[in-house]
Amino acid sequence: MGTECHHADGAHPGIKGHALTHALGAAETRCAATQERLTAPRRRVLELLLGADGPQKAYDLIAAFGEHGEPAKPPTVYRALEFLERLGFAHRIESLNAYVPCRIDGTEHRAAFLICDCCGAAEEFEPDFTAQLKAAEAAGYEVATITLEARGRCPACRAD
Amino acid sequence: MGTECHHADGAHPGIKGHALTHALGAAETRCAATQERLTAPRRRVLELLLGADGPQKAYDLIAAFGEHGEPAKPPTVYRALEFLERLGFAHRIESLNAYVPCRIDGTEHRAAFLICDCCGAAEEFEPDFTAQLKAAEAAGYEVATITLEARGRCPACRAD
DNA sequence: CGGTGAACGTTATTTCGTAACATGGTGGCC
DNA sequence: GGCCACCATGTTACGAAATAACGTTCACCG
Repeated sequence: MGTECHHADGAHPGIKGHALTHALGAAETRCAATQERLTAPRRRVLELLLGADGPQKAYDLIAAFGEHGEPAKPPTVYRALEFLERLGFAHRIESLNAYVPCRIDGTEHRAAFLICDCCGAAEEFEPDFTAQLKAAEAAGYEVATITLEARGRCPACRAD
Repeated sequence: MGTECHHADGAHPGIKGHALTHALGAAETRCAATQERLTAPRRRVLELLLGADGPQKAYDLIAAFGEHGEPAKPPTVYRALEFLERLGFAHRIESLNAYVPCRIDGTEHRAAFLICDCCGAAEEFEPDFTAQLKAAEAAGYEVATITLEARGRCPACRAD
């Protein structure tokens, strides 16, 4: 990361306390609506993602999982992440091998990220994929999911 | 991969013999033009990518590296891949942890792929990123690279 | 209750990628 | 030519990321 500037990782400070409780409650509600279960490990991983200041690696989550410092076993976290991705509560950022909580409302949307190579921030934005979907259709492909990752420098790091 | 249909991996058959020699020669020429060196391991990895029928994992290349079955050491191949990516001769597909040779002419372009979840084919296409670049600019980001990976089903697999 | 299926716990292993340092080749420069 | 600087490679070892496989627990439903 920071090869040129020295900001703390993550332009998105994690949410805490009240806001965090509220967000977890909202997730609970959305799960209940579709007969899905926000079990303890799933809830815990979502909590860690929401509270974090930037993209979290799986082993960051594994290390932070226990309330008193005991790490989780890898499958525990990977399974929770798989669930959270499936429900749209989290996204994997392939080029970082890391995860972020979904910052965009609505149960269904495509993922796109602006990633700062300098401070490590990853900002989700609502992408307009009409051009690419048209290209895919022209090629005869049936598209299920699209992910886009743009690497560059965030406003704060550009100012340096 | 093939969870639903049984095509051979890779809609793009690799190139052989004459065409392969020609492609390697062209790469050599492009390197010479920019004072870059297409050394033996770099050339060999490019040859393997061009000859393959689909995306190749790094350890596939490592295993296939030697002409007589002896594998390469990992850094040999990873360094060659890094070089090939830098010059635009190859692309990494993040969601597969795999590599493909660049199928689009021109020394500089952004990468976008249509990936078939069924047969494993990965088709490169020339993306129009104007919408996303506009969004990035609105957010104040300076974009260096963009990659897009669309997962779905290719025409052949849809026909099943 | 007892059965069914999803989720979890646990152990071990595989897959992927890189750090670190020694060696070798190439090209410039006096 | 001899020397040097630089880039690329060879090699060893290690660290990070992810999953396989299997047994157990738990909620729900008849």
